[in-house]
Amino acid sequence: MGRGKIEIKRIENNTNRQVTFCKRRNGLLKKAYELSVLCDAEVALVVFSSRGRVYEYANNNIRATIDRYRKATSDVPTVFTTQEINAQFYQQESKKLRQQIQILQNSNRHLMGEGLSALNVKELKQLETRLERGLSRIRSKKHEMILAEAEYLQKREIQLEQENAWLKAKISEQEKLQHLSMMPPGQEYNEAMEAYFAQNMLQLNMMEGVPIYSLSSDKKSLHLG
Amino acid sequence: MGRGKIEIKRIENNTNRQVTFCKRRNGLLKKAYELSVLCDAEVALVVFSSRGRVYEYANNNIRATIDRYRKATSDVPTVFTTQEINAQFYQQESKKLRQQIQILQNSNRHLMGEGLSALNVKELKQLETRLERGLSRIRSKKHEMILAEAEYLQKREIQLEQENAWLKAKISEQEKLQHLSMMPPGQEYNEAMEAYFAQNMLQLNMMEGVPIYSLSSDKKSLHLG
DNA sequence: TTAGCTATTTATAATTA
DNA sequence: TTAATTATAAATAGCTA
Repeated sequence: MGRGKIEIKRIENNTNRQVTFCKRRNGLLKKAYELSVLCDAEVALVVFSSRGRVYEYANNNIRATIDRYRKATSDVPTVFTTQEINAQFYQQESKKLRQQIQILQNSNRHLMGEGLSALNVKELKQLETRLERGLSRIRSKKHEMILAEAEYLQKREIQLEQENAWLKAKISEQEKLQHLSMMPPGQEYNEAMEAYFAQNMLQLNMMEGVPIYSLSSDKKSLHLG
Repeated sequence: MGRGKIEIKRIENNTNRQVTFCKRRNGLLKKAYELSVLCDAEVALVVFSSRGRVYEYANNNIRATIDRYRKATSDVPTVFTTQEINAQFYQQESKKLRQQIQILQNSNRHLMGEGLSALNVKELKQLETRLERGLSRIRSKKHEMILAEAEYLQKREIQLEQENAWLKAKISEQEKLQHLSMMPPGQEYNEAMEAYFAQNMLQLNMMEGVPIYSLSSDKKSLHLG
């Protein structure tokens, strides 16, 4: 399976051997994994490269599998210790959990519209209905949140406007007082106001998905994406 | 690599799993062999079938390879027994797996439009997009399957009509022959035909989701749910 | 190097006998 | 059943960047 056919014998070119090792090692690990999942088999695989690096795959604990292999291939009948029973218990637990994960992952993939080949028309319809229901729930929730945000902003606006009015009143009062005593400080007031507005606009633009127009007049006019 | 694509998940059909195990096990052993020869690697492979049968491959002595593996990977001096290590491993594994299940369940619930309170508007939007994409994939798949079914039914209809015509011709021919020799057997023919049609309608009504009208004239006129 | 990219070969899923 | 036979998917050998 490649551009050309090769004989199964040691690849003499060093680089080539290295590259092929890497590719085929990955292929082998993948196939070991697939076998274990598809056929519910217990697999342990150990590979030493010619330079002595270790690579391994095991769907369960590799030592446990090796142990099982030892027992299976020795003709001495097995006596179980407490620890062994313990280990077996957790091993079974892990197995069950892994199966559950498989199921969940599948379900997830189906909900994302992947891996649908195994489903028939009826199942696809059920899936569709479920997704539609989910989608509508998500949309309601989103709208609800946006509305809540908008409501909050409305209140905040009113509050700020009032505060503003109050501050303006206070300042003009102060100005009056200052007019009576010294030079008018109007210039500074204007600069401060401009800086304040600039900052405000920046914050509003950063708000994700909330239209910044028409909040004050009518909630119903909001476009809720 | 086969007539169809398969998902990597436990094959539920028992026979199928058995057959696939046999094929893939051989494939895996072959690939292990090829890797060891081509790349001068030391390989040990142990496979337990779900029924507990052992299969193994090693280019060298498998126990020697396992021993080498033990030495290469044991940074912990062996204070613990293998079983203890196993128990510990699986305990940890269980914990991790349970966490993963939590995550998957969450994701699933979100996709079903449940447990959304923890999400913000942005996350809800992402979720919405994902669901929309999934939904459209599911719908295409469904439509594709329904179209295939319809196409099949069209062909089948034509085939049956032809068969029908042929049978009618044959029968009328027989009738002619019988007219010449004895009593006309028309009554029996009608009864047989009626029984046949009744059975056919039953089968058609049992077909889920496939409209049984307008198949012969124009595929595009189908209502695809 | 090392990581992609195809033209092929190989593996195998579905099907048939 | 199980063993062959395809049609198709997957792996990968030799390239290329």
